[in-house]
Amino acid sequence: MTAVVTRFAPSPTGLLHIGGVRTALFSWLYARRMKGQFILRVEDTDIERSTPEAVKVIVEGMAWLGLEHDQGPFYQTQRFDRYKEVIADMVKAGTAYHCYCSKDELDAMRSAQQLAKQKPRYDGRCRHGKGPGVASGRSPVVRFANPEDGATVVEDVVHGQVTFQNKELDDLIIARSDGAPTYNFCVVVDDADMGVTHVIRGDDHLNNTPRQMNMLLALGKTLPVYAHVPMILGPDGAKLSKRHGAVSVLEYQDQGYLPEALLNYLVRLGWSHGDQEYFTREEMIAVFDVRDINKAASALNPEKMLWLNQQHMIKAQPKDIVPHLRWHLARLGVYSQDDGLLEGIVLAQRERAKTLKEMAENSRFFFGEEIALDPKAMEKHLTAEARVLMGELRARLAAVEQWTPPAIHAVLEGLATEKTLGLGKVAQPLRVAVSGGTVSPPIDLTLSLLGQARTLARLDRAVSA
RNA sequence: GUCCCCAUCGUCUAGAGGCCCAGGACACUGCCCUUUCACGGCGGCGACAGGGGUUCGAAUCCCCUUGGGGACGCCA
Repeated sequence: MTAVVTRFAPSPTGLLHIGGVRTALFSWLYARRMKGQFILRVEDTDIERSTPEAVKVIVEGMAWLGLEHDQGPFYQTQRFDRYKEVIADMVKAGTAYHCYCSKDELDAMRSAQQLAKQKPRYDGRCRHGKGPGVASGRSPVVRFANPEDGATVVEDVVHGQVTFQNKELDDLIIARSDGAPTYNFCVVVDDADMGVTHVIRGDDHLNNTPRQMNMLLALGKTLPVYAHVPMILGPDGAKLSKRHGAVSVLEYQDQGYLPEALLNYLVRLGWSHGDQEYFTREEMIAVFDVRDINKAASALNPEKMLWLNQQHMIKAQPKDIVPHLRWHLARLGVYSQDDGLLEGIVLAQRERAKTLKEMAENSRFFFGEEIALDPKAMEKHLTAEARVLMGELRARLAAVEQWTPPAIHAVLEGLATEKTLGLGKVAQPLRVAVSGGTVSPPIDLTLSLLGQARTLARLDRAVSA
């Protein structure tokens, strides 16, 4: 029983988005579940379109999500010597050959085939000595000599057996005329060299698989297990685009998502475990299996993602949320080293915020001296009458010795009872006075977190405003 | 066009022939809880794409249709 080795092999030609992350997650989960190895490999053979920015998002995004790799990151551009070596061997062995056809010839061939309602494919003329040959003076590309007869059957864990007729598969280019190797070939060499046992990738690669298998066979390598996972669609059911999910993963950090929540949301797209919706990282690892992956594509549901994010904020240990809250507060220019206070805020705010960003925004009033008082809230709740009441309340709160929620609550209730008012008549003006608005955690909790001095100062300001 | 894949509530899904006149979750919605906003609790709305088979019995198996998606590049 060989150890499981999976890999995530993104190409840095666009920013890593949620679709890529889900594929990475499945590979990572399976490796962890099987106590195997997870490799990160950057497929940057397209030098034209690869960007350092995209590489950065891959590395930082994976780190933020905690999808740590055991090997790599490997970069294909650093393995060109290896690829060239294999290509030379294949040409020598006759499993690959030089092709001198020009771009124009290829284009003409394709349009003719299209016209004849056929699948555009290379007809193998150079393979059979019917091509332009060396005499053309052009520098040749190298093509893989794919089997011309029979069929290739992909044994896919999620799709079952998928059969392709070899005559449908043409001789793909494995090295460009400048000698640079191409994607399908690099994948094959890398997966073999790196001992990848399970190839888990998007099902847009299902069509590439038979060719890759044939190359692997030609190289005398063993085939990995394939698992082609369905694609992720935008909320509108259309292909993921910049408009919705196709933004950098790091965007989700900015928006206030917990890495665990994002992972939990993504794992439930195309995979399930009975009716369970909430999974911690450990729970996912414990029960994930590639064999339970669905075949159909799934659309993103932003509301559910928000709901799950809140569930994670609620169910996590408050101390584990503190660093995230601190990060978001810092983005708002609020800096606090008071872990106790931050933990209290998490506890007080988590039921009323869907994201960390929202939590931070709603918690600004706990910090600083000056707060913005919402004019509408003032007008409604801090009436002349209410101000008098607040003055009375201020005096009583000033006398509280143990500044705790129960003690504060007792004062509020006492005042309300005495004046034969509902608690709301006391709490609401007070809430506006100390928080600036009409929404906050329970008022006694809010005051206790705010502290006595700050509470009194805010009351003074509000009453005289 | 050719090849390949897919098809249960609006969305994510449970369902591996009888347990299903289809269960859960998000969203929407009614009530309850409540000092605000929420969280939460209890209900409601809402789907097996269509047609043929196979079977005593089909959401589940087979075929066709329709509808989506993907691939077809000296991109990955």
